[in-house]
Amino acid sequence: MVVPGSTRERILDAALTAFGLRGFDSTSLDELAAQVGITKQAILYHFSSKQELLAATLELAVQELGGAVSEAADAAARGVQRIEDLVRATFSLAARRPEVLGLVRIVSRQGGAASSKLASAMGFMLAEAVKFVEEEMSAGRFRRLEPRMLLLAVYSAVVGVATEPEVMRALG
Amino acid sequence: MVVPGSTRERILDAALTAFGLRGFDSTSLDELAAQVGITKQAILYHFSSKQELLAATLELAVQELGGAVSEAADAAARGVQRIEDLVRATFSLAARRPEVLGLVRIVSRQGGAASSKLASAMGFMLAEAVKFVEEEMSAGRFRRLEPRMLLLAVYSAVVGVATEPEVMRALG
DNA sequence: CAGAAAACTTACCAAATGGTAAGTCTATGT
DNA sequence: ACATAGACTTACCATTTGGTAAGTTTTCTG
Repeated sequence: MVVPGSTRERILDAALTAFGLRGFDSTSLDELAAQVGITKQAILYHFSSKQELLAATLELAVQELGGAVSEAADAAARGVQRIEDLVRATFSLAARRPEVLGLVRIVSRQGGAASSKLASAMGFMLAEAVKFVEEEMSAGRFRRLEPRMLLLAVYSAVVGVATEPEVMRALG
Repeated sequence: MVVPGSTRERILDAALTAFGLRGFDSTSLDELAAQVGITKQAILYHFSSKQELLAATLELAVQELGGAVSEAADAAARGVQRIEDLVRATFSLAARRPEVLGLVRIVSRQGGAASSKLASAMGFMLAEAVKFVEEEMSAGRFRRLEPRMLLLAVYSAVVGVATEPEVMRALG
C-alpha cells in the first residue's frame, strides 16, 4: 500500500489494484490515469509502455507476497503447523489485498516475458517449499505424496478462493 | 465440441475456446471471425452483440459442465467415493476442455447479467451438492464441517488448477 | 538568479474495436 | 419465373486504445 507516496508509487498502486482485480487488457491507461488524477502521458513518462508498467507492478506484488510468506516461514513451527501458518499467511494477504494474488494469476496466465519473470521469482519460493515438504515427509510427519502435487493443489485452492469474488462473498 | 456444424455452432465453439482461455475483453470479434473463416459482421448477424455471444457461449459451457457432473452423480457410490467421482469427472472435463471451466471463471468474475445467469444455473448444482454433503455428514461418513466451505474449497481447487496453464504444465 | 533537468500537460495519431447500413448471392416456396 | 427470406459481405463509422512529439511548469543546482 504505497498510496501516499510519489506519483510513480500512486500509479503502481492503482495499477496493481486494477490489473489484479479486472485484468490487464480490461484496464486502460486513461482509466488508470483518471483514477490517480493525472493524464495518461504522465504514466507513460514514468513507465515507457503498458507492458513495462505491468512488469513493475508485478515486481511489487511478488515482493509483497514473498514478504508475507517468508515472514510466516520464519516461525519455528514444524510439520502440519507450519503448513497451516503458511496457508494462513497467504489467506490473510488474500483477504486484505486480493489484488496481489489476482495479479499473480493474471500474469501467470498471460505468458511472455512478464510470466517468466514471475516464474523465476516464485521459483525460489516454490523450491524452498518443495524442500521443506520433502523433509517433513522423510521425517515421517507427512504422508508420502508427490510434494509438487500437494503444493500445487494448495496454491490453486488459495489463489482460486482469493481471486473469485463470488467465492469470497459466499465465504463472507 | 460442436465444431463440424453450422456457422452459428462454429462461432460458438470458437468463442467458448477464446473467451475461456484468453478472456472476454482480450478476444476481439475480428479475431474470432478470422478463426472461423468469416467476417465479424457474420458473427453480429447471428448474435446481435458481443455480450449476447458471451451469454450464448456461457449457456453452452454450463450445459457441458452440468452434463459431465450429473453423469458422475448418477452413480450409486456413497460417501467419499462419490465425492471422488465428482471431482474426477470435473477434473476430466477440465483436462479435456479447460476452456469450459475457464469460461465459468471469467463470467463469474465479470458480473452483470451474464453472471447472475451463471449463478442461477450453478445454484441448482451447488444446492444439490450441499444437500448431499450434509446427508453424508449426518450419516457420520464425513467429518463435521461447514458443507459450503468444503465445497467452495473443492471448487476453487478444481477451477484453479484447471485454468492455470502454468499449473497444468507443471502437472504434465 | 540562470539554466537545466524533472515532471508533467496539451495536441495529435494510427490502429483496433464494437456496431450500423446497405448491398449481394443463394435457396425455396408459389 | 419471381419474389421473399436467410446468410452472409463490403463499406463505413464513432470511440477507445497505446503511443509520440512538442510544449509548459516546477524543482533542483551552480
